Amino acid sequence: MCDFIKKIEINKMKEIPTRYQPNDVEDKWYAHWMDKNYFHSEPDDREPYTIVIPPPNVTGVLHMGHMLNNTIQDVLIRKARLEGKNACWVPGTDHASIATENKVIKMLKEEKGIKKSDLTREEFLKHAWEWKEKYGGIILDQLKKLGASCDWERTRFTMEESLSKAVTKVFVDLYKKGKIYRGLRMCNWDPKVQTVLSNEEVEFKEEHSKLYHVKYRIEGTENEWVTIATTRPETILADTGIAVNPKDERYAHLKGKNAIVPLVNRAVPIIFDNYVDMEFGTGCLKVTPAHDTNDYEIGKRHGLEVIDSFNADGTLSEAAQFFVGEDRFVARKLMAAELEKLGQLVQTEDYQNSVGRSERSKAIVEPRLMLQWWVSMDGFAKTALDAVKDGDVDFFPKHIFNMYNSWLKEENVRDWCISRQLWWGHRIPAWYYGEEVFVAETIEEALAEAQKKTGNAALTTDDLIQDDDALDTWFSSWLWPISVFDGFENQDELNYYYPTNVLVTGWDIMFFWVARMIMAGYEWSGDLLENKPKYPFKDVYFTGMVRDVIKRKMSKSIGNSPDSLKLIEKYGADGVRFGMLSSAAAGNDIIFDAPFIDPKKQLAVKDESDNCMQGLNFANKMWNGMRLVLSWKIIEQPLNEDLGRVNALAGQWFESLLQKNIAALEESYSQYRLNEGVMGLYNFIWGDFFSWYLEIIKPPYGEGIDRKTYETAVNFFERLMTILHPFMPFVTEEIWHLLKERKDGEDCVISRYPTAGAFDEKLLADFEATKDIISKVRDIRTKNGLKKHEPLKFFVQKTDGVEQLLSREGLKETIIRTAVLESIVFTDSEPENGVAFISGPEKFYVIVEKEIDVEAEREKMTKELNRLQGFLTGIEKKLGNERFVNNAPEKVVAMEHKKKSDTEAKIKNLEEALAKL
RNA sequence: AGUGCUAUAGCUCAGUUGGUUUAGAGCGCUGCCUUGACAGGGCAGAGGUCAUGAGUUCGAGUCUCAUUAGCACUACCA
Repeated sequence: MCDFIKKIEINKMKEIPTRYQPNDVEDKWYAHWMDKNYFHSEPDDREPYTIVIPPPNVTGVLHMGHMLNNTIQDVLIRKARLEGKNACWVPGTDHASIATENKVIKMLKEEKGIKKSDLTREEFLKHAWEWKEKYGGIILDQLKKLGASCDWERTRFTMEESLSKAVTKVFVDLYKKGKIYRGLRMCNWDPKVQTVLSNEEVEFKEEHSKLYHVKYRIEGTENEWVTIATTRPETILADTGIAVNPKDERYAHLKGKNAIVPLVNRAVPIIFDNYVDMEFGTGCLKVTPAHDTNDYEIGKRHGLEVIDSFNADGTLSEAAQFFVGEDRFVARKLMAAELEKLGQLVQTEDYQNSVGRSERSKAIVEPRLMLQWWVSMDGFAKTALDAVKDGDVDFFPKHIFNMYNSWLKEENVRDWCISRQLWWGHRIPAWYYGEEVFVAETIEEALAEAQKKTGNAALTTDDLIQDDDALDTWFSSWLWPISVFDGFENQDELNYYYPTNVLVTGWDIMFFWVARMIMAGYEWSGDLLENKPKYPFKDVYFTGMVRDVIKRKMSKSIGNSPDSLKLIEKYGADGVRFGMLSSAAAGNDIIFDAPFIDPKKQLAVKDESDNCMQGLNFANKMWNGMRLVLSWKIIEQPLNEDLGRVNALAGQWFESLLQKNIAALEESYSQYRLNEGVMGLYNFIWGDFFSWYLEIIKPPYGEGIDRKTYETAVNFFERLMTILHPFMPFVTEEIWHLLKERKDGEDCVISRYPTAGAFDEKLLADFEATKDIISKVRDIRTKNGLKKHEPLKFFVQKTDGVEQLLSREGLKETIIRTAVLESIVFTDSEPENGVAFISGPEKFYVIVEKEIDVEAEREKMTKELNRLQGFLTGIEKKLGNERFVNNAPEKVVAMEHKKKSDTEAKIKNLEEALAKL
């Protein structure tokens, strides 16, 4: 690298290509940062800044959501690092039990022809671990491409030993506290994967189906019937009741009677329950307690029998008596046909209802009565709710709290089902001896308890049977902010890093994960740490969902997600980061333009993005700005006085503006308004630094620049690279090194982040006025076809205001030089051949020794005059309104008066100029 | 069905407690401009009844209510 820099020193410009090429640069710097171990953190006496990554699934590949989420985290962690904090970003993955188990089963079937049922638990897990070792790290490598500055030495996995121990420990702890229990409940059963799911893992969607009207004969009658409506005729075989509303006159006479269930000919009671909606269908409901959550409740109220007519895989069981062994959907058709044959199918109608599917396997979820493990939300819910309500944890954006609240409030929250009928995951630390269950961290402890409880000292571990089920993955993820620091084992690191500063995640896992981490934080961190806040993170920044141009969520199944790595290849990681961030308004969903519809071709263009292109263009602009600066030859003797004053003023102005921008950026950071931050920098660097500052100090072609101005410019450039670094780490590091020779270890990634200082508002305002004057001269120049470098005669209508403005040291010279004027002359009269313009309230003239396009000038001035007059009318109306003058604050009224006089001055100037034409 | 969020230029968004311009930015679009950093560039321009309707106020993009549309969450759908 040093050789490279030396070469540039010898002949700077010729060595540097005119286009910025990100790919090589990015790999080079990432390797360098890793080599220097800059991302690694050890506790020390600095202030910590900690983020734990939302662990992606170990099966995952980098998608747009990850890119956005991790770019944001990287921006925050890099900023903290630049500020001299001990920045620690802990990466890792979770074991994703359902997703991974599915993948492994599929792989075994396709590649090795093995069924899960052919394997023992141990054999299966061996395959699963092999699979994990082979594919499990992919997403983490992809994050490196994005520039993520994680502390890779700290990479954790939810199933490694220490984190698994933590899971066991908290399970036992909660069980002993009575917060975990085993209970028979209606669960969401996934017949494909054959596991229960938590409510959060079931997706409900409207689907087309059929509503079957079926009549049941009343017992003891020949031809009296009740008609029910059902979408699931196959469950008729497990009916144990018929329910009607107690107020329903139509069925009042059926009190105490039974109905006969078709096919099985079972007599079931007709019961009266308020749950039944008289308006719906026939007002008559079949009750199948084993296969419907509500029916189960009704059954419980009326003491109905529970008949489970399904097997675990969704086929009909012996208890169904008919269609045994047939799949539930096949049985549905067979049942309908059979009912038709019997003449009991009154009608079928098309119907739309919402159907719950497994989030992972997409199988239709079957309500099933099962004995499962649960975490009681009593207490937990309130803790999590209060943490945010009381301001321990702050949500960004704030309004997300509404959703959080509606989930956690007492009347809505439901206990958390944590057992899963899977092998891949943490096995439940519960052992059975007959009907007794013993929950302990090890089998030996369980045995000791069993011996004590039974009074049978002869019991051995062989007599105990461990629960087959594994725990919900989130039951390990909720410990993440503690467990990644091995906090349950020892608190050395936890004490330093906990609580973490911010969590960056999508709102879609607010309940799965965020709420539960807060619960876990309050439940255990107090026991582990003294005198520390209990919350796991101070702030939560919820990112939006990444959507495509027509607002669909990006997903694998639609295929509307661009290939992240291809985007990085095309635009550079910096370009992609810029593209993502600039479209990511805090809290809103992100409409990302890749793939986008090409307006000309009307075709979807894959893996292209104007947003990312903007980022690449920005990098290129900076690259060329750097080339410009490097091309300047430094001369040691001072320049002429005018030029000296121009450069000095430009330096003062830009310094002030830099301070102002640093302060504004800080404000954006504090609200996590990163798109505002990055766009502000974009406009500041491109618009002010390159288009104004460098243009002003740029020496005439072939001439040199004085050392002081050169060094000031390089210093500005350097500071800009530091403040931009968190957003675009690679290009800033590259430019940082090319700008001047650096010592070993003097890298942008660890440079010093500037704190905002004072800035001179008057100077900034004066300079804005200056820029406006220069722009307007340039405009007149191009409109009248005047040459770029031909000095123009220039007059100013003399007023106190403009005299004061132009008296600022270097300002007049700046205008003369930058607008290319002969001189600036004050005047009281209209000069000949003058094209007038108004800037602020002041009037200026550019002498054009040419035919002026009078018509065009007149049109332009008239248009402006009309606008101003309309504006003035508005102000006058306001000031003419007594109630306004009397009621509005004095300040506001004074402002209107000033607006009025300013506008009147402008109008006067314009009218004069117009008359002169 | 209930609740929440959103609605400002072709697109993505700003617009901070109502008063500093009859609304701003970036991208896109249109026109012009290539001998010295950059066409991945420069300059200029067009484009908005601030979703609709009412209200509060001296004054509403900003506050209130209703309506409509989109998105989401929750519940139910026999």
